[in-house]
Amino acid sequence: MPELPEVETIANNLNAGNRDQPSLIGREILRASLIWERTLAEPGPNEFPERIAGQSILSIGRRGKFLRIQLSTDVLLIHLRMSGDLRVESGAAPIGKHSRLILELAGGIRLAFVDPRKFGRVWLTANPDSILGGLGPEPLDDTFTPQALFEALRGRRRQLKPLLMDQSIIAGLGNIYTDEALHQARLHPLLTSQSITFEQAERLWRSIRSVLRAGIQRNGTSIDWVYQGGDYQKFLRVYGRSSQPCVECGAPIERIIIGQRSTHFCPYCQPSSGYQD
DNA sequence: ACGAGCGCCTGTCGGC
DNA sequence: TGCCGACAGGCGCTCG
Repeated sequence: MPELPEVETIANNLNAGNRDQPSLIGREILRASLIWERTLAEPGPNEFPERIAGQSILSIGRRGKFLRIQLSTDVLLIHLRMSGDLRVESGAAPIGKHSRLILELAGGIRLAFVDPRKFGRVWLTANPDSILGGLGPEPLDDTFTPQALFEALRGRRRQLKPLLMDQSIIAGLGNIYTDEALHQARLHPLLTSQSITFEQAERLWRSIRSVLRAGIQRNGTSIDWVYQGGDYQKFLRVYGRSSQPCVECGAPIERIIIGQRSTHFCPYCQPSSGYQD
């Protein structure tokens, strides 16, 4: 499911609460039950429940596509991968079919990690940098500048699309927002990073921030049963629109496979000239 | 240093 | 109705 805007939305809801769910801030974790063992990356399945019980939730944030939950002594990191989600439920509700980890909280509620495809992972650690250390800059931070992006592109010889999805280059972009950013920047996904001029990099920088901000504003993208609550899917210009007319020029959107991921672009607005460079 | 291929998993959808 | 392949907001691992 989730890219940066969806993870940000989930973090905001857990923090502040909303109409359907209370805030988790300040709640003690009473008990943990691990339903699918491989969901837990660290520590072992025996240590995890003992160590997390009794800790309280102090703050909830995001780094890249990771949720970062600061507890009394440790940090809980959650990566939702393709189909993960977090639900705040009544402690009396039946356990859902796809729940992989349950944290029972004070006040008769619980936090359920729901993940049909079982790709998601959870870490409980005193040293989150050991897991987050390889991530590139946050694209919405001030430290991420056009110059920084230009240098990252120039320093490699790589197709734009897989480079933008590489979390060590920029943290948070996934398949949807990468395709949308490249379209807005009018750059073909197969262009070689080294061939990009400073002006093009600046355009790409602007587009990346623009699509991520718009996604957050719309509470993320909800395109199927996996993630609900967002409506940025109404504003997508290329993703999932293959053979439909480009909103800019009317040419049919093309779909190709790059790095095993489906890639959507407008062959007219995003010319391929120069991708041998 | 890079790209391609595959594994990890379950669910949905369209075609026959 | 049932079966079968294609496909899905991710990432880590091999192998050239």
